[in-house]
Amino acid sequence: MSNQKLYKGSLQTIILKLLATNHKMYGYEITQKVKELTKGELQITEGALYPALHKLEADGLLDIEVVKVENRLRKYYKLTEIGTKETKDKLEEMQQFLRTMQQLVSPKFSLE
Amino acid sequence: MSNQKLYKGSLQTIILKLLATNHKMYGYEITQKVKELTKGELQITEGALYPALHKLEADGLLDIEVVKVENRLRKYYKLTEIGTKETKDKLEEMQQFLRTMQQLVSPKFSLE
DNA sequence: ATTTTATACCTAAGAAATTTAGGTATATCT
DNA sequence: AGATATACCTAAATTTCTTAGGTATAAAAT
Repeated sequence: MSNQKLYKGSLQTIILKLLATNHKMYGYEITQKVKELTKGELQITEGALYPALHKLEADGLLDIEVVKVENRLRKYYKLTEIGTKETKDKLEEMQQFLRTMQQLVSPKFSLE
Repeated sequence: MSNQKLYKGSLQTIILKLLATNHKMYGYEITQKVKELTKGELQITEGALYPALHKLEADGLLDIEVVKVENRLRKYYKLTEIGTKETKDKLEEMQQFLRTMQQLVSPKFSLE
């Protein structure tokens, strides 16, 4: 990944969107799902993921459910009611950002 | 601007793209052009812009030409040869990022 | 049998990019 | 005269992430 830095600022939105789609996920699962969906293009590091999850929970956007599976702990996260609203807002902001960015870098503004 | 943080990491690419399109621009002009192109959606702050320009110049991607216009200084920046190549690479990375991000947040992966 | 890989969680120091909040100076508009 | 626009700049603080660790169990490979 040479362009990882472009993803700066979008991690929260990605997490929230995945939880809106999959209802309930645990941290490790999120890293794998993102890798799968993006065909390896985006690798979420655990050093970024876990603090982000903790912050979203502290802000009241996520709830936790701890489950023991095959003698290992899993912390399942899901959206709270507030989290669902925030997800909607953040997805709209993301779409707006993507449109604006697309327009800014689109070749039609180039002299080539 | 509530989603300014999404633009984190894309400033260099935006600057390079503008210089590829307009051939020669000065700092203040860049801030105004971006505001205009994005209809106010993105406001580049000078505290971000000038250090970024200085870095791109230090890295050999930009050349400077200082001009006095109406008793005020203007520092015109333009792409070097290396800068033109880098711009191409960065624009491809940006397009890849936008595709990936679009796919990640597209509604078709939602349960709604 | 032991080492590696995968699963599953975590934190803390450092780096990078930006925001915030200043500063200087000239020209124009009110 | 004072505000706004033009035009440059820097530095401290903040945010977000990377890097580089740490713990522990299970499965696969050597």
